[in-house]
Amino acid sequence: MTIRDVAARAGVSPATVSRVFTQPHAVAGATRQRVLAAAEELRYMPNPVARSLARGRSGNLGLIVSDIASPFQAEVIKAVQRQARYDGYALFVADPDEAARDEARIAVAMAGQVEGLLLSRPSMADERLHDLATHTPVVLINREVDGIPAVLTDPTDATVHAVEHLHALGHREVVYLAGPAGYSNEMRLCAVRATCRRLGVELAERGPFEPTLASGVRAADLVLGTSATAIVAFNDEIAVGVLGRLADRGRSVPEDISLVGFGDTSLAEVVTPKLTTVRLQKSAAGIAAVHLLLDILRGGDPGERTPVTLPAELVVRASVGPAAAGVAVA
Amino acid sequence: MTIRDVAARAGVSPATVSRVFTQPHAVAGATRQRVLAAAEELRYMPNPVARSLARGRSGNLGLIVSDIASPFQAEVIKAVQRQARYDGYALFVADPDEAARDEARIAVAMAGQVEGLLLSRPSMADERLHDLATHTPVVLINREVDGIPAVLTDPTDATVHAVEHLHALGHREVVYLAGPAGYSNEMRLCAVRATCRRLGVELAERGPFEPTLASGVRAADLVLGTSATAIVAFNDEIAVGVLGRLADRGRSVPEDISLVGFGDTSLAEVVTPKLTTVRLQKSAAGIAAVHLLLDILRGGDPGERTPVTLPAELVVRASVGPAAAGVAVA
DNA sequence: ATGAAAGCGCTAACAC
DNA sequence: GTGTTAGCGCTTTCAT
Repeated sequence: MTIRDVAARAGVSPATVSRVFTQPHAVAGATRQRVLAAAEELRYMPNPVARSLARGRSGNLGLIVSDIASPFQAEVIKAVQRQARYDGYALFVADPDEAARDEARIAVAMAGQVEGLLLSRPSMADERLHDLATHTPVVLINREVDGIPAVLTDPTDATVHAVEHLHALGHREVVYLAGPAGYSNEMRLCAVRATCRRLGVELAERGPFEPTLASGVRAADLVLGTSATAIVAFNDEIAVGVLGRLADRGRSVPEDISLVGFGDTSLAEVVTPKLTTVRLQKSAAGIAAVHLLLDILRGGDPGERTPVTLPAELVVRASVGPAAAGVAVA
Repeated sequence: MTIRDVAARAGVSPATVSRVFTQPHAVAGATRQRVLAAAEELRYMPNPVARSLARGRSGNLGLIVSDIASPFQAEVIKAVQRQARYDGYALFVADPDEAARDEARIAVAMAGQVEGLLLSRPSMADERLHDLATHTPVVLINREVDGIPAVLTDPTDATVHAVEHLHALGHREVVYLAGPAGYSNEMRLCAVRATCRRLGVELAERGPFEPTLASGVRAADLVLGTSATAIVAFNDEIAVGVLGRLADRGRSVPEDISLVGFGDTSLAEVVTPKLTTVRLQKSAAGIAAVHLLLDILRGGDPGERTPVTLPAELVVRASVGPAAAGVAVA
């Protein structure tokens, strides 16, 4: 079922059929009707692969996420998908699900079939990223690499607020549960460190942990080996894992220990107690990333862009309370 | 950077370059080296779109999920992705994120760029599904439509066990929180109904609810308007939403009310109390679906297949307990 | 073992 | 407004 079949059936040339599907107004009403009728009868659909080859553009964007199962990434994906569709592009999503090496291979494979690539928190080496970016338009989400455009959900201010919040409630010993190395962990850790130092709060660090519920369970046991009265976890998933494990071990939050997460994903509001967390602008990041990519596809210069930075805010819920008396007094 | 550039650089014909990348052994060792060197220097990569057009096959599979943010779907996606990659295919994932109409449009768009389509719990009409299946190989996950191959995670036995479990613990009044219409809800509801009838348990039904945490919150309030001592929720997400809301309203699980979910997603084990739930074979379903699809791509007859059915099992955790005394005695 | 040539299905100048 | 003619970049007979 090709364009020629339809052309023959409608008694026109293939070019006319093509026009009907690409610039309908360039063709006379009557002819158009005839072509559409023929196409309908033959159940013809233009072959997108052939179209891509001829046009030199596919109308596809690609998104590679660190972990499709993460609620944070899920929100990014949804936003990207919506925005891409709005702008007339289809979106292909892939999840490397493994090591950084795989991620690079998938990115390259995908690059050939899409006009541009969005990489959310990629773990491949800077160098691979540069290789990729020279071959195909790339926008990074929550990763900073020289010369590659990026959108970042910057947790700094909100993180400072979180630590100040803990300090105001009497906490003097805090443990930070690190996530995988990268922009996100770096920013959170820096802000926590700086603020603890400024306020005279003692800081312990544990990890890095995989950003999963299961890691949180493990992390909780490490925390109980310290005398900290508050925990700042890399993300909501680790925090929720911690929460579950603390309950199992007979500690109550926030009476015995306070807990802060990052993300403000859907989890935060359904656990008991509800999680105090830093709200990151997941949807806005996805949307901004698509805008940035489309700008570049339209000829913008990818090298000359300063990263788009989206601020975060502290959402106070129930998982933080006054430090246990003994400690607060000390 | 095309195959001709490489051919020129290596002093061979384009056909030879093509062979080096498709059937390396059909080309002499020395020539092959020369071509590979040229390709390397020019940083040449075969254009997958052109290759797809010439070969008539793309090496891509497509997966459309009802909601990429659902932990159930996330596990299916991961399994499908892994299996597809193992079998030499790339996977494109899309999430319609909206109405059934959109889902069909996306499926059609995707169909043109992939060799086969996996649809996990699609919500489009049977008729649209048939249309799609006549144009492109399709395998359904958790949806039953005549003549289209499918893999189903069958909850029946485990659901019977769940209700028997509740009954044995003295529960005589149960409420079922329905999910969206479809195979999954149908099977769960039928099994619950039949077993309640057989055991003389009174059954109330509420819903349908969207299968999300937020719906669960709303559902909890409806449940508290009944005198039920146990809840069977359409899935873990609704169940966890219910759990959170019950805690807010001062009810404790399982002392005041028992709760069963479906899925055994990662959520189930981190909430407090841990959720008793029906474990569905998410990964196995994804793998089986890919196998089925590849069979069909290799010439198998899609019409003549009986659905692959994967049994479920009840996972007893802490969210179910004896019915509150007053009721148990009644 | 290698090259020449004919497409894959569509689009885009360019004529008419 | 419509048809003719070249490709898009690659694969694949068919010769040699």
